[in-house]
Amino acid sequence: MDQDLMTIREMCEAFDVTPRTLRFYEAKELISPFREGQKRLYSRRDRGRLKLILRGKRFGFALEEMRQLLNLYDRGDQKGEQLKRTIEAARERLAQMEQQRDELTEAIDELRAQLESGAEMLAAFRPAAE
Amino acid sequence: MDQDLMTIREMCEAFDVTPRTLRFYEAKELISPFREGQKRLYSRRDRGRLKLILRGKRFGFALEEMRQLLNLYDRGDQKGEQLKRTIEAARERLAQMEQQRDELTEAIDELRAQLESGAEMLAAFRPAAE
DNA sequence: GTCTCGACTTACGTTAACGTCAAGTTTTCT
DNA sequence: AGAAAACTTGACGTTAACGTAAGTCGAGAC
Repeated sequence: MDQDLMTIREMCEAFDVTPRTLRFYEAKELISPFREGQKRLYSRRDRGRLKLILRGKRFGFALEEMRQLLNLYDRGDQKGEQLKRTIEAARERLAQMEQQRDELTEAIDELRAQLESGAEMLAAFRPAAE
Repeated sequence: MDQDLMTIREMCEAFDVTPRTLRFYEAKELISPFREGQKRLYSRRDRGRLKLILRGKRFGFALEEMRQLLNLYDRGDQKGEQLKRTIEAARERLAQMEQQRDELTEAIDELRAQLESGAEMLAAFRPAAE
């Protein structure tokens, strides 16, 4: 790792993503590496952002949402309103995730019930008979 | 409801789906209503299948999966192998759903932790600093 | 000089489950 | 009969996050 700049290949290995992904994120303005001639060079800042993006993905944030959050952050306002918005967004996402989980849990229970009632599973998959 | 046959509109109201959806399912060979001239007429059997399809969707089955399950069922073999396969498919789906839920639960806990640690939320969204 | 390697750009392909016209036909109402 | 309703069949549009192929280019290796 030269003076803290990395090539696209190094980035891919470090974060386990494909070059396509990095270029895609760049096209979506989530990251903006330097150029040395044609080649992309990723700075520490880029790595920080990518890390956040990937973390956001684990939380189920869409790329567009992450872009907005990162931009909010960048605009400074470190100690004020913007931060609240970030937290607010996270809170909303959390609520969504919980609801999603609850719905899933319901479906699981239903399906499990069908299965546990043994032959009654058939009933679940039997078109109404005469 | 004439002699147990329903028009597309009646079906839509009964099951709360759009005509497009019914035609789409037909194109995908999930349902096959009769024709009276041009018009589709849905029988009891069609309604049964549609009901199963919608139920399957709640369980997270893809339409293609439901088509296969329905076909398996139709092939008769009521008391034999085919049924086991249906149950098998359901069991697999259940496992998938549980895993999905667990992953979601993990992400929720992580995110909640970030939020609960108050200002540390910032850390989560802060690019690595000097 | 030429080969090869990695990186680059451009742009179409993928998947699911329909939505949304557009345009034609048929049925129903008046 | 004539218009409005309801039905029909295409067929393209949508969304997300990349995959994949095609063709180009500069830098070393030989």
